[in-house]
Amino acid sequence: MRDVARLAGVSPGTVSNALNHPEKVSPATRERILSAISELGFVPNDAARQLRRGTNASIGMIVLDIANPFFTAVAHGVEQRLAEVGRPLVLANSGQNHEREVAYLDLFAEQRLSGVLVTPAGQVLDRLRRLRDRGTAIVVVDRKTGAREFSSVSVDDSLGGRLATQHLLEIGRRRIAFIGGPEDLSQIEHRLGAARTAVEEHGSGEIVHLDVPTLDVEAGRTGARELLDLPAARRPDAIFAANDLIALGVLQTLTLRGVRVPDDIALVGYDDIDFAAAAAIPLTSVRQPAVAMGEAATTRLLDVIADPAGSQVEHIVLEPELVVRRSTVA
Amino acid sequence: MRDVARLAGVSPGTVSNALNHPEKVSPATRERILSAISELGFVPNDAARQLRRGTNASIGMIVLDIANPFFTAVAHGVEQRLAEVGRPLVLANSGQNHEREVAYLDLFAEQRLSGVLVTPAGQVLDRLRRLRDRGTAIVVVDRKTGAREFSSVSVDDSLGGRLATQHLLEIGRRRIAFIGGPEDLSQIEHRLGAARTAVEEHGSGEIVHLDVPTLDVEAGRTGARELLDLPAARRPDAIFAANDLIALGVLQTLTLRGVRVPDDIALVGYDDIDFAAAAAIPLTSVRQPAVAMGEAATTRLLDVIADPAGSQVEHIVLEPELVVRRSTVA
DNA sequence: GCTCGGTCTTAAATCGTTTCAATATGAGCG
DNA sequence: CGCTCATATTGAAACGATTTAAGACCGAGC
Repeated sequence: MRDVARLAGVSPGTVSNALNHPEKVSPATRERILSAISELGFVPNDAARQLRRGTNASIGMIVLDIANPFFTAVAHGVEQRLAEVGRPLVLANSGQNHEREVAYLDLFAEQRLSGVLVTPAGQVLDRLRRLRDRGTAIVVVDRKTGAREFSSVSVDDSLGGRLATQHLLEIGRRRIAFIGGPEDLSQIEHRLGAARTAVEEHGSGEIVHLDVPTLDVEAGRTGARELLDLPAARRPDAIFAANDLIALGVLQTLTLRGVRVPDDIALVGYDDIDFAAAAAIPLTSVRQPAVAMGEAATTRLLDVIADPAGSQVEHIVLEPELVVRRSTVA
Repeated sequence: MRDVARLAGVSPGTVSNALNHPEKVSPATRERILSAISELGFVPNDAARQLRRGTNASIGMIVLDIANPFFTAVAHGVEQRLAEVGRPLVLANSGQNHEREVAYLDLFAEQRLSGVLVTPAGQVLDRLRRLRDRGTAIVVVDRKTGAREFSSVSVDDSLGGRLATQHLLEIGRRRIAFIGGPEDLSQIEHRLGAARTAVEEHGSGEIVHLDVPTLDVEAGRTGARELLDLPAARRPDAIFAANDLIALGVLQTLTLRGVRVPDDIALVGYDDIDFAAAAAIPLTSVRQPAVAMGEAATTRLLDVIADPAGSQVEHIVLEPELVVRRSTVA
């Protein structure tokens, strides 16, 4: 910057003003400075700026699994909203790994980010508190876990579970299998709980829970195999998968075994990722407004940043929506 | 840090040494300093450290489309390799948008990142040069576009195109349709070119190119519809899709129209994303070693960072591999 | 001709670390 | 006991921007 100042024949302070407070500098001087900058290829040093200003404009985001289209959709919403206000996004992937999550949170703390969006994988309340106490705004995404003290944005899992189940009952299915787990995951708990309630309210029908350890395609395959091996009388006529990855695995196994979807077994997924609509037999799915969730979380975060003291904790709950496709009605 | 020094009864310089050069500090002092740090909850300010050190340990990565599983797989490889050396990754998504790509490159320049991995979306050679001249290492991923002067890692598209085509010919198919575009994309050009060569070499058979503007699921749907509307005599008995997203769209349309895969039409995709193996009829696909590509690019980048002058430009070309599944052989 | 008010510009202090030359400490040795 | 040498610690100077109070300049008004 000193070089720029020298070339333009002004002091470093004026160069800074030209860049950050253009109204304080006469147009002629400003012009001279700008051309000196481009001539020298000067690029301001962000570290120095941050050090002096005391804040970092960037926003950090820690997602659970970057390979899951649901999370990339959320990230997309975040990115979009941030682009509007010109703040950069630093995206990090914890991969459900607590250690990596902690490492990233520590990194963000050192970087003095102005805000962090996080879907916690492990026990990180203390670290989040410390971050917050040091002036970083926090919003929890897609979780409400114990974090009553932080604003959050999530989707109503009970409603989602109910919508899917009522739909299956309405199209005449009575033996519903729910594939997903583990049950201590709040999402699973709520979706399955609401499904059970819906069956009870309906009066007829039954629901069985097929517990699987993970929420991926392979879990869907093994789950489906297990169901197909049941004696015909106990075989379900509908499957409610805890997410679309599982549903895709189920669909694959059913197809390979020659079971007709939806004729023999109807199938409902959850999330409505792009690949649900792209499946050979397009999946009926409970759509989570992922992009909207990212946007809402970002808006909330920006509010907290703007007024850390004034803004109080807020839990935004978005509504899912059932998207009916060929996997339940031909 | 001053507070920590005061509490531990030492000077700030010693606190810094305790953190960065532990061997220079006596164990007793170090112990005292560490406990002072945790008592005060001190977190070093990254901006100040960077300013003084003059470098930023972080690595930046700009991907073309974060919603495409292929790129998240590459990012995964990068992340994994970086975790080994303890460097953080800053992930950015250009979304094929030149302006956003430029904005991120400028941001990375201001941040003085030590290295950047980029899959260029637009014309950014000049900016990459400027970055490099300012001391940031650059490696181009999945492209070789005009960037002879930067190290790159890519996959042999000609080989991929040949493998897919030879396979289709070997299983007796003769009328092959290639769906993908635009042809001025080097990837498309090479895959299609090699497919044509393979057909020629084989002596019998023909290949037609169905140009589509994008490389997504919808392109596959419309492409397939177009082919199915052809008079029976001109209908292909095999489809080679430029990527798996297109192949999934094709598979969906074929399934809905009652065309049997592979009996009536065999289908080959490209990339071998996770969803290819997860399709109702598992897709035969040309596997791009995405994770390996991320790892190789990172290793190369770290080498350039370690020795910017000594290391010369290197173009690493990985080999794709044909993964045969049910969409071509029952 | 002098003062006043406003606009531009400058110089110096500052942000929180790291680094390095200089100093303090202490052990070992003749 | 004095000297040397190695080790541990200190203090001050950077790093490169932003900010703020002070100063320079200029035309206007009396």
